[in-house]
Amino acid sequence: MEISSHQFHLLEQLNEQRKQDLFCDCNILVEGKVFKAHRNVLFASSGYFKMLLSQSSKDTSQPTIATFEVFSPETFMVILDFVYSGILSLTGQNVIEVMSAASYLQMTDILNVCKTFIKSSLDINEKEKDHYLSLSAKRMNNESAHPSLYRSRRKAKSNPTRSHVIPDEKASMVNENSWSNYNSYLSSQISLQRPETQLSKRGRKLVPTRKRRKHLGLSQTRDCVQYKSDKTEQTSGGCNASDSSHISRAREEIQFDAENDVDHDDYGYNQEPEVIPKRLKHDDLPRMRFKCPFCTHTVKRRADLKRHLRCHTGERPYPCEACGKRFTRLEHLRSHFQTIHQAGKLICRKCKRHVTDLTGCVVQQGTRRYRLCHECLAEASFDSVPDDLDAEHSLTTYRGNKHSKWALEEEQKSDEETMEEEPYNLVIQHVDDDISDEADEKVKPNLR
DNA sequence: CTGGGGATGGGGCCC
DNA sequence: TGGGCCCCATCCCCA
Repeated sequence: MEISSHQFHLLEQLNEQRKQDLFCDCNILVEGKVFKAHRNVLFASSGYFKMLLSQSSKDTSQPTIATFEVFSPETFMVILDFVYSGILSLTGQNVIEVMSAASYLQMTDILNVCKTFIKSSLDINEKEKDHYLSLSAKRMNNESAHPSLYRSRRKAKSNPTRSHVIPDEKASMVNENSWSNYNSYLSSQISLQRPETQLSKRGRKLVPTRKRRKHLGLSQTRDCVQYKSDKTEQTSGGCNASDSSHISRAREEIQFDAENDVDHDDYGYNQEPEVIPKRLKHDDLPRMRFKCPFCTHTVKRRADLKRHLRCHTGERPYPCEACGKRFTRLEHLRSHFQTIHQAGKLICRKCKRHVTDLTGCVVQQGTRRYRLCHECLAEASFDSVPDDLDAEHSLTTYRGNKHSKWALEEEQKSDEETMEEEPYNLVIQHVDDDISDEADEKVKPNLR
């Protein structure tokens, strides 16, 4: 006969003991703040502590001390509270750091919850759906569904603090499965094979390219952080050495460990010397601090990590006023706008020769603009249409905060893309710096 | 089919 | 910390 309340009471008792510092045999020092806990609880909850404690001194008379500098005490408090209660207090502010810490501590349950939290927070499904809708808008008629997608996303942005209770069956969920779920959530059209694989409109792989060129010679196909979690399970549970793919993966994981070890050394995760797991030394590796919770990429600055995370979340906060295309960065939007919609390049699109205001003019094709020299222009049989500067008008219609006007932009985009879908009206617009500058000024506020 | 160029996206890093 | 610039890889289009 099973008494279901026993587990709860047991955990509750352990939590009480922790709070009253009863039988605590492990001190965790996080940025100077000491947390007391029980070795056996930590051992059972974290792959990191499992490894740490299994290799620590067998002398149980002295408390084990573990020191961390990679996450804040507040973050560890959230994690420790979860360990002792099963309740994870996630907020939009702490989820990234909690996820990163959970990744470091190899706590797959928390990782899964964080992924779900981020997923729901960003409403990625809706966003990706919208992404594809916008991309396919040139082929399909625009539907009224577009604007609401952005409204829902903005709504989701202000997520209140939520507590996640992890059910047992989910706690035992294999990490990879959760990732595949997450990936399927990310895309309904493109199957993702690896966690770090991301989406773009072309479905191309967006694995950080630099990593392959410079990043410690890591393999392009190396699996991500979740394999770090799995690794513990594999090593503890024993992996099939006869599987060559596992061997190569293990080799990659060793490399991964070495990479992480740099962090430890450089940033003083001064674990007790006797309890530091033996790892490879890579003293010549660059110093990295902020680790992406989605992949193995590490960056030096938090801002860079924030920027990097967009490639995982699919967030594209910078929409083009002219065509509705969205970008992850303002500079990309600006570059796109200048080249596509402002004929920023002083090059004849046809003959590729340099074009000045005197030797050529701007041709407008839908929302796209480019320059043609007079010779190429004469060859082309364009109907000269009075310059109504529709593009400029459309560009200046919606201003203000880029986030607050997403819904409007969607509606606007529908019209614009419908216009683009029509046979292009070629508008020959003579280059006029004043007009161009004026148009620029009208648009720039949105680009700032 | 292929190579070149344009467009796009991501990383490093300076300001 | 964000903005911005530079560099480079990748993908797509087109000749």
